Amino acid sequence: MSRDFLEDPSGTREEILAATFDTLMEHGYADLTIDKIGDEFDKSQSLIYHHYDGKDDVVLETLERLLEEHRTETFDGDIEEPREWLEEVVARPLDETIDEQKRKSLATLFELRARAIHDDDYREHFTRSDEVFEEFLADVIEEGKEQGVFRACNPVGVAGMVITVINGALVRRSTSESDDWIGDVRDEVQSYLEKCVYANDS
Amino acid sequence: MSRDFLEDPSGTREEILAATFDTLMEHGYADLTIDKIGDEFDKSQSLIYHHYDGKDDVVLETLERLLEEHRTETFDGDIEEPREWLEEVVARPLDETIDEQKRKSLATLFELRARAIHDDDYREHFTRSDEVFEEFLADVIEEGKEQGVFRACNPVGVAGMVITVINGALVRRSTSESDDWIGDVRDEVQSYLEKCVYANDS
DNA sequence: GCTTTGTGATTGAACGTTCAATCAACTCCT
DNA sequence: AGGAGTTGATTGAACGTTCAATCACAAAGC
Repeated sequence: MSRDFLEDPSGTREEILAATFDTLMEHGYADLTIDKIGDEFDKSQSLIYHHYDGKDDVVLETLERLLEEHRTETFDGDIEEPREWLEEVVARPLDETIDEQKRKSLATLFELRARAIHDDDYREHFTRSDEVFEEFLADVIEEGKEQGVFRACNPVGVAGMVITVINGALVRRSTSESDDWIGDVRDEVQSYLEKCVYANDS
Repeated sequence: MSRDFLEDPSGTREEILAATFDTLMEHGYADLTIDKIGDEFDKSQSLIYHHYDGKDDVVLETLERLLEEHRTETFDGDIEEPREWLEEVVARPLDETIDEQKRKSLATLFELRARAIHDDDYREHFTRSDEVFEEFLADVIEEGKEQGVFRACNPVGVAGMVITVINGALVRRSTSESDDWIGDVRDEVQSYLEKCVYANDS
């Protein structure tokens, strides 16, 4: 029940997951091997098979734990200020000053997402992951409407739009050299929110 | 110089590229092997090494040709009706009735994009690919402003926003089971365009 | 308290397979 | 005759996975 099992793994099973994510960040899924995972933690590589079914089982389990952790961290408790909360959720993936470690881990998540195209287990995970995110986002927007800080809008639509923009930004940040576009897009998202979501438009 | 070298490859080199893309659509990059490419066209697998340097050389060359073809097809000639053109560009990735073949090929493109995280050659390609797209998009928006059909806005920002949304939609469509969100997001994009880009708001 | 039995964690070596890449030989065209 | 295109076989390395064998330790029996 540690707060961040990747940085402070407790027990062998969590050590394996942490080593897996580290290896993933460094080498990517295409070059992920059991040997490399084994190198990343201080026990034998073959021990992995004692605790998990195999390579994809380990990766999937890592994703599952990450989702669970993310869920409890950012979706915890009631949202009192919907507008500020939404503002922050959108700002994070569009922040140029994000630290390298966080940037890499987001890229890794996106890379694993590509697996969902041909692997049903991954597809199922990310389908659920999006649903969890979208539902919570829609709830926050609903709350904002009730508070009167958001105008009449389709909460599910706005939630979907926000997720889509975040996903798109993550893709480009992870796979493109340039960062020039980020500021402009952030402004544009701001315009969208002000004109289509927030109540008091200027 | 065929119009669509994937559907009608001329010569062995193009046959290899077409077979490569077919194999990618069927098996994905992670399970792409020279043998499988060889199975997909009617000559020997080892012939690939005669024409190309290796696996990634073939894939990169395929991407390059695809980009070139896409560029000449959709960015050809002047745009007379910027609004209709933009409308269509945005609608395509958000169209549920798209045929399976096209859907798969977009997913494949996105999957290859994930390679850009850890492979500089892919990264360079997609950086350029985005730039090409963004520049042309910005030009169209500039043209719309001059024609008076678009309002005062930042062309580069709008272009970036549109690309971001398209990328995000592609990601989710390729890696999620559900399609429910598409309609809602399409409406939301429409709202954005009407309130932030098109001149005559209702 | 001491021995026996049992259990889960851990290891290093090994197996079988897959893969990218090479190579010598053959064909066809000119 | 000679070069470009093509082939099937082959090689060596890498990989996922299995397995027999230890090790630490706790519970059970006496």
